[in-house]
Amino acid sequence: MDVPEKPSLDGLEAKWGEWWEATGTYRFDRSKSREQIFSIDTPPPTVSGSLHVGHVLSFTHTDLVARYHRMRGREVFYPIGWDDNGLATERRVQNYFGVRCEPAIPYDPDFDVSSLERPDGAESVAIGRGNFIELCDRLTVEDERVFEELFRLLGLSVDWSYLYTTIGERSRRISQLGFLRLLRRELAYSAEAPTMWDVDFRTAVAQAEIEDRELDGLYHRVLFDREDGATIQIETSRPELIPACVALVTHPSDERYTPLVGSTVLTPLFRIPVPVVAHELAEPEKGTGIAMVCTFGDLTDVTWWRELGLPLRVVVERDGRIGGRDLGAPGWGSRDPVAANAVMAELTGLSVKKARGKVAEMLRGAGALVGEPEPVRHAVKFYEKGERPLEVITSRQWFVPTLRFRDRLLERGAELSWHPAYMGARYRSWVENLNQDWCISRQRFFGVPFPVWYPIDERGRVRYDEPIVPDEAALPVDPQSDVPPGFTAEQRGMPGGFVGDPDVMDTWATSSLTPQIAGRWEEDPDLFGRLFPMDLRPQAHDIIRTWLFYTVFRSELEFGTLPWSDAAISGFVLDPDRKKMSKSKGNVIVPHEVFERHSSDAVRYWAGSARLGIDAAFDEKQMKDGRRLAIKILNASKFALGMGTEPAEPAAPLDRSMLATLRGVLREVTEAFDAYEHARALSLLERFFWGFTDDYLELVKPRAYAGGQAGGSAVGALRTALDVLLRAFAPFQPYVTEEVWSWWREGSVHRSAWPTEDELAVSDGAEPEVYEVAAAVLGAVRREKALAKVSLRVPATLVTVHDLPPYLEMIGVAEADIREAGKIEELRTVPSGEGARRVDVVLAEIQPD
RNA sequence: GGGCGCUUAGCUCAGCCUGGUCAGAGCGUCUCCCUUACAAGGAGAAGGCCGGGGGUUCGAAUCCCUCAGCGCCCACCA
Repeated sequence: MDVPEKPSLDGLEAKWGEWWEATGTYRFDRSKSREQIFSIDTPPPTVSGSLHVGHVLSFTHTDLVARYHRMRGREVFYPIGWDDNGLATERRVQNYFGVRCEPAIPYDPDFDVSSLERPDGAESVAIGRGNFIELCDRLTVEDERVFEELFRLLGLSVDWSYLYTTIGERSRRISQLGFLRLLRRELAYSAEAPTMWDVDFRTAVAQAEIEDRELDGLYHRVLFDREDGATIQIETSRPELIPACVALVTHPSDERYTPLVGSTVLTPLFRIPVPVVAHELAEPEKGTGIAMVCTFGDLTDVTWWRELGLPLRVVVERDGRIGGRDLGAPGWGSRDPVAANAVMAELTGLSVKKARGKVAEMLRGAGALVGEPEPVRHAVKFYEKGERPLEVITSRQWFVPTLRFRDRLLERGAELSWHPAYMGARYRSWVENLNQDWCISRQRFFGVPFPVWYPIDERGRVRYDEPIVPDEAALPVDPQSDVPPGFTAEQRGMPGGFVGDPDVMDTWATSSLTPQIAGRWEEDPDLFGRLFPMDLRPQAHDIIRTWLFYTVFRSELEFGTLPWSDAAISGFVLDPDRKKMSKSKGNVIVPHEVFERHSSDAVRYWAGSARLGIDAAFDEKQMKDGRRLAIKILNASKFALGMGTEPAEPAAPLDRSMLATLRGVLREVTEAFDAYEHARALSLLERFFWGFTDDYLELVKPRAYAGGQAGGSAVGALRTALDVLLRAFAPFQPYVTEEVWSWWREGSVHRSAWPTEDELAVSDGAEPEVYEVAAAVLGAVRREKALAKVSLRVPATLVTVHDLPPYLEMIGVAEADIREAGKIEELRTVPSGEGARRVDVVLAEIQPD
C-alpha cells in the first residue's frame, strides 16, 4: 500500500503514458483465436495540419469500447493509421512550400525546397512529380508526429506497433493488389466516358465526393428556329452551352411538342441543326416543357445523349474554359459557319461563367432572347473540396461497378448493427440513390498509382483495352518509373513500347481497404484470419457514404461478407454556440490547450458523456466536472485505502446494502456498455459514486476510524467498492484509475478483469434499501443544518422519522451509523401508514458568538 | 421534393422503446459550511404548464395523429 499524502492529477499523463508504452499494456497478442479477439477498424484521420476536438470525441468513444472489451477478456486489436495520401496533403504542401506539381518536369535529385527561387509575383513554383511527392512525404511525417503525440496524450489504448499510413508501402501494395484482383474478375473497367470533373483540380471525381450547393443563376428564355420559319422557346440556365447543343427533348406525351418530334431546328447564333426528340425524362412542368440537350450540361444530358444516340459536341475544356471549334466542320455542321465561327472566336478562352454572360448578351443582340433572364436559386453540383461547379467532361477513367451491386449492398447495410440504429437510414438512402459507377481514378499525384501499363502499337496508338499488369509479387509498382514485364526502359513512350497509367487512385480506393491494410491481408494470412471479419467500425457520420459504404462494397466484392458486425457512429463537435466547427469560421479549438487546462481524464469525461450519433457541444464546463470527478476519485481512494483499520469481510447490514446497490449499478453499467451506450454507463456510475462519497463515506467514517470488527466491515466494504469502481471507471478515466490502482494493486488496471456481480456476492440477500434509507435520513439532517445556516458539526438533539414499518426497521439496523454521521442525539421512528417518508429534525440551540 | 433526428429548468443534457414515486442530473445563480479523503473543496436552496393542438387511457414528458421551429441526410443544374 503506497497512498500519497497529497494525491494530484499533475503529471499522470506523462507518467502512465510512458509506463504503458514501456510495459506493453496495450500490445496485441496475435496468438489468440478469432473468437477471443475483438478487432477494430480504426479510422485513420486525415493528416492535413492539426487535429481538432472532433477527433478527440470520436476517438475517445472508440477507446471506451476497446478498453471495455479488453477488460471483458477479449484480446483487442486496436490499430491506428494516418490517412496521408490524396488531395488534402497535396493542397497542404502547395500552400506550405509555395509549389505546384507539373508532371512534365523531370525529377531533380538535387532539389532543395529551402533554396527555391520564386519569380517575382509568382504564387507558386512548378516542380516535378517526383520532387512534389517527396515534399508530401516530408510534410506528412512532421504532421504525423504531432498527431501521435496528441493521441498518446488522450490515452488511446492503441497498439502503436500496428501503425500504418495510407501512402505507405503496405497500403500501396494492398491497394494495387485489391485493384488487380478486381481487374482480373472484370470488376474494374476503364472507359472513355462523361464524368463529373473539377476544373480547378483538373480531375474526375466520384458521386460520393459531390455535394449540392445553392447558387444564384438566371433562366434564359431562348428562341430556336424551326424549319418552317416559326420559333420554339426553351429555357436554360447555361446559354454558353448552346454551341454544344445536340437536340431538343420533350416528353413523349407532351402534345404541345410531339408534332415537332423528328423535325430539325437551328440553334441560335450558331445555326447548327439539331433534332427534336422525345424521352421520358423530359418534364413537361419544367421550363417551357422542352429542353436543350448539350454535351454535357448535367448527368441527365449524358443519359439522353447515350440513350438517344446523339452526337458529341464538346465546347468546355478540362480547365473550365470554352475551347475553340470550327463550327462548320463535320460533326458541327453550322448552316452559317462564318457567322458561327465569329461568335465562337469571341467565346474561346473564356471561363464558362464569363461565356454565359457573353452568350446572353449576343442572344439579346440577335433577338433570340425572350424577355429578361429571370433570377433563380438552384442546386448546383460541386466537388466537396472545390470552388467552382463541376462540369461533365469526357475522359478515360477507371470504374468499379457499384450500380449492379445495389441490392446486395442494401442487404449488407441491413445486416450491419448500427449504433445508433437510425444511422442505417443514411446508408440506405445513399445506396438507393446511387447513379454512377464508382470512378476510382484521379488525375492527381500524391496517391497510389494504378499498377498498369498500356502497349503502344507500331502506329503509336495506346491500346487502353489491353492493359499490362505486373506480377503480384512485384507490388507496389510505380508505372511511371517501373517497367512492365517483357519491356525495357527505353521502350517507354515509343511505338511498339509501352506507357504507364498516369493516374492515381481515389483516396477512398485505399481507405476502403483499411481492414485489409491493418490486418496485413495476403501478407500475413494467419494474422488476417484471426481478425477478419472485424467486430467494429467506429467513425463519424459524415463519411457514411464514402468510407463506410466503400469498405462494405470492397469487402462484398473481395470476400462476400460484411467487413465488421457493428458500426459505431459518432457525432460532430459543435462550438459552444452550437455551430459546426470549421477552419473558415475560425472557431476551431486546439486540443493541446484543452488538455493542459483540464487534464486528459477530464477531456475524456466530456467525450464519454456524449452519446454516439449526437453532435456534442464543446463544453469546458463539462471538462471541469470531469476534472472534479478525477480528483474525487483520488481523494476518496486515499480515504478508503489510507485507513489504519484492517479490512474484514463486510458484515454490517449497511455495508452489505451499499454493495448490493453497487451490484445493481454494475449490472446496468455492463448492459449499457454492451449496447454501445457509454454515456449511460458513465452517468450511472457517476451517480452512484457521488452518493458513495457523500453518504456512504460519511455514514461509515466514524466506524472505520474506530476500528474493531465493525470498522473492519466498513473498510472491507470500502475497498470492495473501490476495487469495482476503479475498474468500471477505468475506460473513462484511464490515468487517474491507473494511478490509484498502482497504490495497492499489481499490474495495470487496464489489463484487469471487468468487475462482475459475483465479486459482490458478499451482498447476497442484502437489501439495497438500507443504504438508501440511511442516506435519506442523513440527507434530511444535512438539509436542516444548511437551512439553519449552521455547521454540520452542530448536533441534532432529536430526529424523528415517519415511515412505513419495513423502512423503520432498516433505519434500526443502521441506527448507530446514522446517528454518528448526523451527530444525532436521539433518533425516533414513528410508524406511518402514509407512503411518504418524513424526517423532522430538531437542532441544538446555537450559541450566539 | 423524400427521409432521419431534435424540441424537457438560464445553459448542456438524461428520462420516452417496456405509460403510474419522472418531473431528473450537472453547470450557472443564490445561501451556508475550514466536517481528521477532498477549500483549485463540501453541504443545501430556488428554477420547468416536459414546443403547440388533438386523440387513446382510470392515468401521458412517455403511445397515436397533426402543426410549428431547428439540424442533418438524400434527390435528373431545363
